[in-house]
Amino acid sequence: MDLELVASDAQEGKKQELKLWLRLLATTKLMSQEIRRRLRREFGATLPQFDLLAQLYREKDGLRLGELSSRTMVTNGNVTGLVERLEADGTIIRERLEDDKRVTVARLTEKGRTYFEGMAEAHERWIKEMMAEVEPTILTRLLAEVGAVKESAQRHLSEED
Amino acid sequence: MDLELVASDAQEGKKQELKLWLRLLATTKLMSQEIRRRLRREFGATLPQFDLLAQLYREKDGLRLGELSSRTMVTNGNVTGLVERLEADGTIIRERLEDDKRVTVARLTEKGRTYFEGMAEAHERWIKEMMAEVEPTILTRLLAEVGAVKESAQRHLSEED
DNA sequence: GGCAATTACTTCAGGCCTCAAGGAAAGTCT
DNA sequence: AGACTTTCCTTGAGGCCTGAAGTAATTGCC
Repeated sequence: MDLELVASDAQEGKKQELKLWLRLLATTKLMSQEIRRRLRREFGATLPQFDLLAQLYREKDGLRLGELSSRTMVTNGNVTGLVERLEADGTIIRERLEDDKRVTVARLTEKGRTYFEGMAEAHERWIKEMMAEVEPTILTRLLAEVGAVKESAQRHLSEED
Repeated sequence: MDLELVASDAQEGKKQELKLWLRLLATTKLMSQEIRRRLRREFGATLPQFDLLAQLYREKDGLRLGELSSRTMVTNGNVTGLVERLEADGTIIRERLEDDKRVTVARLTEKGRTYFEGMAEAHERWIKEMMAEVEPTILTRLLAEVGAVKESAQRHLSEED
């Protein structure tokens, strides 16, 4: 057994996954903390709220809470609270379906629509600003490569659903 | 003005930053939810706790709460609570410095050290498993590219500290 | 029809998270 | 020394987050 090979093997390719994971985590944490701060300061909103509104924005007829839950990757119980707070300040409305009284549909109000448009514009600007120093070609490549990581992860979850 | 060019321009290079951001967010969310679930099920721990313990593990003499706060990217107020809970179940201990009675140092207990080693081993295995389908060369390239995104973002925060 | 299983949402306990305000110790300035 | 400032941590309010248990409404099966 060649010690040099073992040694280089141990320091070179080893723990690449772990390092990448930690870096991904640190990067998104850094960026979302910044986005959070700005959303709060300039719009009095939170990131989960922004995320939820973004889903509703592209569905004029609204979405059921369950659908909202899976699209935002947030648990049902959590969606209930988010929707309650957003309804309280008039951004969205919630109504029971007549056909099936179990389901509740949430929809943006007119006020909510304008409100979201302002945030979305700023949000996109902030992201571009933060990624300003990354080459466009790298950006494109990253999009694909991160996609590969996501798909790999998706195939290795414990109990599928 | 060539409409076709405009059209392809609008769909090709546009919003790459936004798309990448959303994908990064979705990927880390997916993976950390899975890690969270497993840490909880198999060790009764949470991700922030694991993160905090990892910092203490490599510092035999412990760390001041402020240092812990900046390394884990968690606010001071939050560290207080995390440390309290971890101290309560005997994983770490907290003691005031004699020289400077403002500072508190947290350190792993012997029990905490063994406990963490078990988690760390499993954690690394899970990460590798989730990234199993990503080519090693891509992994290495991603590490550098994500690093570039992080550095760009770091240079574009609102008020520096 | 009647009853079990499923589906859609809500509630709750426990923990994470931030920001802002506060208390106490140490450092600084005159 | 005494007052001002800074540093380090804690507290508290408000919101996010999950998993588990609970309540209706609907569906499916006999």
